[in-house]
Amino acid sequence: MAHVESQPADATPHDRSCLHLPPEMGIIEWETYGFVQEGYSTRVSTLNNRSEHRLPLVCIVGPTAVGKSALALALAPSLDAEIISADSRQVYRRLDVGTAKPTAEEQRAVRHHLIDVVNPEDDFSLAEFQDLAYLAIDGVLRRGRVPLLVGGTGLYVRAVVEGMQLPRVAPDPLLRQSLERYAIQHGAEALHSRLATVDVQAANRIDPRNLRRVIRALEVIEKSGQLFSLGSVPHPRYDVLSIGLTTDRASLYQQIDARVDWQIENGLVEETRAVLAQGCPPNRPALGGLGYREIVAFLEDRLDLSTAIERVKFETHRFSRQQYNWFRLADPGIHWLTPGPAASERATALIDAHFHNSRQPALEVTG
RNA sequence: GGAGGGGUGGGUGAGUGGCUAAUACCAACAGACUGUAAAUCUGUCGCCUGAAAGGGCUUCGCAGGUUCGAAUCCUGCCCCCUCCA
Repeated sequence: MAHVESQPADATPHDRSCLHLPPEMGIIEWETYGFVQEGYSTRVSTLNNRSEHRLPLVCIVGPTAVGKSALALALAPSLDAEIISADSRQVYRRLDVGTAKPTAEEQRAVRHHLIDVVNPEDDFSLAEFQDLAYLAIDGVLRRGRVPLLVGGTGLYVRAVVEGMQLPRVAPDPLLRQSLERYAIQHGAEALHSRLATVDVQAANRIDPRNLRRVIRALEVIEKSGQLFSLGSVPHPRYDVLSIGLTTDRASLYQQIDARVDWQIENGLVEETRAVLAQGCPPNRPALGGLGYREIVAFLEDRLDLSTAIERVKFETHRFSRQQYNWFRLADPGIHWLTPGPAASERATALIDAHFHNSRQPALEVTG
């Protein structure tokens, strides 16, 4: 319910009558909404690691199809920035239209990172993302330019922004299988109590029914000999300015629908077919993404095209809502803007204020 | 006109006399999240009240009836579907 209708820049608590005005651009002051909620305190400032001793990083977050990429693209030239994508789908090669990947021209105009880094049939992981993102960001800084982390994958953004300490334990398919078998035979609870005997803290944090996570915890412990619950202390590396992009739900849904229609008209079906033809099994994470999975169902004759399309839209609506679990309107660490021409001005102002007020201008920092 | 089937909470759909404010699934809402994250998982979900345990009220097409007790049985009515004329 904590949903913000698009608001004019100067909306104040006394001036809520302007809700119906055309989506004016401007900053949404989270304080005006007064919906900092119970239980929220632990997450406050999640995306705001201010420190003048850290390297600068500008971050643009928000739900799908709000216009993050457009804003980043608009901002990049004047900022002298390069874009680091924090998108769990755009990392896959050949998944272009379905992931709304920046076009070739756009990528030529502004340098992008973490796009097209693995094949669709390959595995990809959070840790891999973090490594590559650190590498990319540090490279950008070394070039004396501004890193712009842009994306809607909350966990990925958080891994970089917060500096999560990820256990360096690669997945072990065999171990996973055997643990899974154990769970099937003895129940998920049994596996969970097995975890409890080795790592109580981890067991307390993970729901017994969430098999996948119970298994990962056991895997980490088994392979590294260390507790899973260790390493939960973050090591932030950057001085982050977070900008969020949001609109009212109706507009967002409209934008999503328009994007899906565009994707269909521009070869989503063909793209999916091609990726399948090139040997990527349909059950790979890459093809399990929104859009692709429905089109796969269509290609396998389990769905007709129009219901497939409808479902993509619907599921994407839902997904966009879930993204607000990671990027909260009430998070004072995020400066929320509504998309539009004025947004990039606001963003520039915010960035200037944040970094140029600190002792070291962003551009002077070298890695 | 005749024969049969059916109307259940936002949707689909269980339930055939008390254990039922009503299984399950979906949607909705809220939330968790450290190597699949566009994943995985959780909570709430008639109304009022309570911090909670709980309490109160109104629900299973409509109106009556049987019964200590009815979504469940009986009667009438309304509506929907299938089949035969």
